[in-house]
Amino acid sequence: MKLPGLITLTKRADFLSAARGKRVSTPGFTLQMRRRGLDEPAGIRIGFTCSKKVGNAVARNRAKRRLREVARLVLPDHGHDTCDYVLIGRRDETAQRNFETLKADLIDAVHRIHA
RNA sequence: GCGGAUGGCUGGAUGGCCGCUUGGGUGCAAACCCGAGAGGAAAGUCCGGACUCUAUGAAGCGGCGGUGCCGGGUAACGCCCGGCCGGGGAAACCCGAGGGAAAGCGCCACAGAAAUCAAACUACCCCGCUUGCGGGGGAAAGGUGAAACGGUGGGGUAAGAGCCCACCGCGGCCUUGGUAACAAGGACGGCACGGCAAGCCCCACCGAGAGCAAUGCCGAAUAGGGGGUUCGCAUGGGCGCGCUUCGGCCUGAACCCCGGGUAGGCAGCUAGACCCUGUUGGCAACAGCAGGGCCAGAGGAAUGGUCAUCGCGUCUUCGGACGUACAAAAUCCGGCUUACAGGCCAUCCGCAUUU
Repeated sequence: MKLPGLITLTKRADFLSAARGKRVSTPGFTLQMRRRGLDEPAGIRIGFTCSKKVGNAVARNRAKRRLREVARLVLPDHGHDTCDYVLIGRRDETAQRNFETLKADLIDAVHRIHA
């Protein structure tokens, strides 16, 4: 599905290279970031990871949707161009944490990862 | 009303703001408008099919795997319905891998004298010698065990034994009822035939394999081959368990054509053994007919995020607080199994009560 102003990651290789980049943890999620090379196309790219550790299929879906919603509201304004971001869900916390707090967490995390 | 049995349904509601997938419409386009958008189990992936591909189709014999009371339903099933038999329950009702042990092999722990083919530990009876042994009778009593060579009563006897009799059980036979499993009755036999087939086995019936990441089409790169038509189908080699018989096909030759098929894209992909209502047949599962309906199609994967109000449950200092099941389509159907907060309905059984 598309998110306005963002490009969704689809390749396993993109996720793996983002995992080798910088990372910032918050109570609700972990943020990973990789700055792409100059020869690659421009744009902010985003991916989501909710493994079996998050819970069953229903819990993983809910965590992924909240992360996607928070990314949709925050990243087009606060994300940096030519960067890949990956949001990793946590068990229980991602689904239960207050939504406004989760948004503030992401804005803070983006600032910290580029500091 | 209380306790219980069985079958089925449901599994939050409304509104605001911001989004996603998809069908249709308008528009040059941007976009806007109108619809549709998780489950009873979508789950486990345990059975059965549809569909697709593979150079194999029929018959016989064999092998391997599965199923296993009887009848019916179904596209099919290991599923469902009705019945039979055995067991449990006071009853409604529930449970059962429930073919064959006189085709054969094997096993039956411990205990016990003895575990299937013969026998005899204690005890019993008779005789002999004699105070404990020898010979014989018999298998009724005791004890062991999951199971002990029919059971109970009577006659009989030295003591006993189907040795004889009655009833019950068992066995094959006959009659009747039933499509059948089986049941009821009759005369006869005279006890002979223990259990395990979820150890091997025998019998009957069924069965190719791989799977939508199947498969087809469009197509960057790399390597060199790939495709079509016709002829032949003679020999050899081979082809979906083995052998035999019959048949088919591939490998062959000639001619013609040119891209190749991985990343990616498109198709397959949702109208179906479909759903609802009525009616007919049937005890039922189910089937027929008539009318109406369209009901998810994603592809790192939409079906949502957030705020508020209400409902329900628990607690409460009466302000409120907390909780609100299990579990999310992935080619599609029919089942089975397992998970599930709470709520609702129907039928039946027992007890209590009542005008």
